[in-house]
Amino acid sequence: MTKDGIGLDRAFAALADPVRRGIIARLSRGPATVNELAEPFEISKQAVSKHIQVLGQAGLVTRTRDAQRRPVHLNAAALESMTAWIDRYRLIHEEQFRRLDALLETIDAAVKRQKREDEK
Amino acid sequence: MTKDGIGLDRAFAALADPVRRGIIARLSRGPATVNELAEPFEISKQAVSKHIQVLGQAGLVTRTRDAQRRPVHLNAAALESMTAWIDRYRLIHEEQFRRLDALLETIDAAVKRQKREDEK
DNA sequence: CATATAGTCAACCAACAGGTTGATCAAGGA
DNA sequence: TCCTTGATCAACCTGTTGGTTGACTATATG
Repeated sequence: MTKDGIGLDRAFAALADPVRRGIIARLSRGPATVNELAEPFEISKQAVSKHIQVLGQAGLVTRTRDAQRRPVHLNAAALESMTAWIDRYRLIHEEQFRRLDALLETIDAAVKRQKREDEK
Repeated sequence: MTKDGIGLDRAFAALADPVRRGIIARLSRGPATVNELAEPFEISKQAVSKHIQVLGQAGLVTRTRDAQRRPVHLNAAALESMTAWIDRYRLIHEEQFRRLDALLETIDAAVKRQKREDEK
């Protein structure tokens, strides 16, 4: 399958930066060039270029070519593999809770039964 | 609501490390002590303790007290806020795709109509 | 009290991340 | 061909991360 450990390392690390999250947010509306992506931020174009490289190595974005422009595209599949990882353990955790609740109810019922026995 | 930018910074950074993901995976099955969490890894207990602090500052885990033990508990709500962020932009991206498809179909239909006109 | 168990604190270190500036490359347009 | 635009490469600096070891705190138990 797609995502090994290193892939997840890179993907989560990529989204740990607010500039890169901003880039992803912008790209969700459609492809954009480096200059367009750099515009909202108060950092150099080179810095933005580096951020895009980080996103690229994490598999979150891809590049195409259009004359001297190099548009950046979002790769939603990578986002999906991240939510897949998180949701897996979220669901296991929920299931544990459900079982704990069931156990407590069982104990509660046993206590009540015992009480009725005692009152006889 | 709960998660500001810094919260997301910390949460994503926390999951960027395989040891910390391993800890989260373990905790999804239920609370555990530092020693239990450290056991599968070939690093010092102090290092694991640090990882747990990082997870704590990210809001992903909480601590309780049980005699000299300090069990660690998963906080699933923090995981949820991460998937919420990701899914938001995943869905916007999907919607953009849907609209693009619709546009292409419209163009296609127009071309065919034009063709019929020409053939009259 | 003395000792074992569970965990944290502190100092240190190597590697990496995110930023800068200056030079360079690549593709149009005059 | 020369110039402009779009973007990357390279060198460098600084702060942060993830790891180490050694000392310390806190709770239970002989």
